[in-house]
Amino acid sequence: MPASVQQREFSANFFKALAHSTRLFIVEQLADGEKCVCELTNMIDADMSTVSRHLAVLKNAGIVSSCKRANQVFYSLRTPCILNFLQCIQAPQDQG
Amino acid sequence: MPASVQQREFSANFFKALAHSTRLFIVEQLADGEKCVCELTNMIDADMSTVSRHLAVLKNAGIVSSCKRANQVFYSLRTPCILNFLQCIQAPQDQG
DNA sequence: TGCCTATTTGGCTAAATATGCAAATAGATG
DNA sequence: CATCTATTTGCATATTTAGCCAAATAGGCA
Repeated sequence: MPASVQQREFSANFFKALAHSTRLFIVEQLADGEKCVCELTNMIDADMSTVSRHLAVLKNAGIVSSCKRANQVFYSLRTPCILNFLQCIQAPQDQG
Repeated sequence: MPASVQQREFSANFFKALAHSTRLFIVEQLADGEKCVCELTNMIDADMSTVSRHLAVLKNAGIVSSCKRANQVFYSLRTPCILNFLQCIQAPQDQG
């Protein structure tokens, strides 16, 4: 069945959130479990404010969720099936 | 295993290509089989040059391939597994 | 060859995105 | 309360993307 306009915009927003190397890196890191902003910032060559904004983009698209504990914010993957798809598209020549 | 920088950039480019409602619409249309630029343009409220550029983005990302016959260019889906993933993310609340 | 159709490309403008710095906010702790 | 740490937000700038129109290309066909 064809997707509705709203479904397509939701999907487009979802893909837009994944369309950045840094955000893909974050998704991979969260595959191992939740991490706080400062942990991720230590792994990424960018300002903490930039990392925070990337996380906001992922959260807004429904890809990650956040949980505040003390004065830290922990982010975790909401849609682990992304990991399968990442593997799928990294070998596009094998597809049917 | 962690993805390489090149793999992440490839994936990011792949997602970037899908991060637009019009391009998602095109992908859905191509699910039924190949279509030429003018057929797609008839279904889309945009200039043919715009549709052509969207197709170029999809092709550059390896999502579609093109085939010229006479004076028409036919585009078709190269990675049909995208369709499964589209359905998957359109129901993200059902995921594990 | 000259013209018609289909498609792509060049050039331009408007809008969106990415990023860093500095300031604001929130919670913990002395 | 003053201050420290962690995070987010405001602002400015640089880059990228989207879109149209017009021009260039490419393939038929009279």
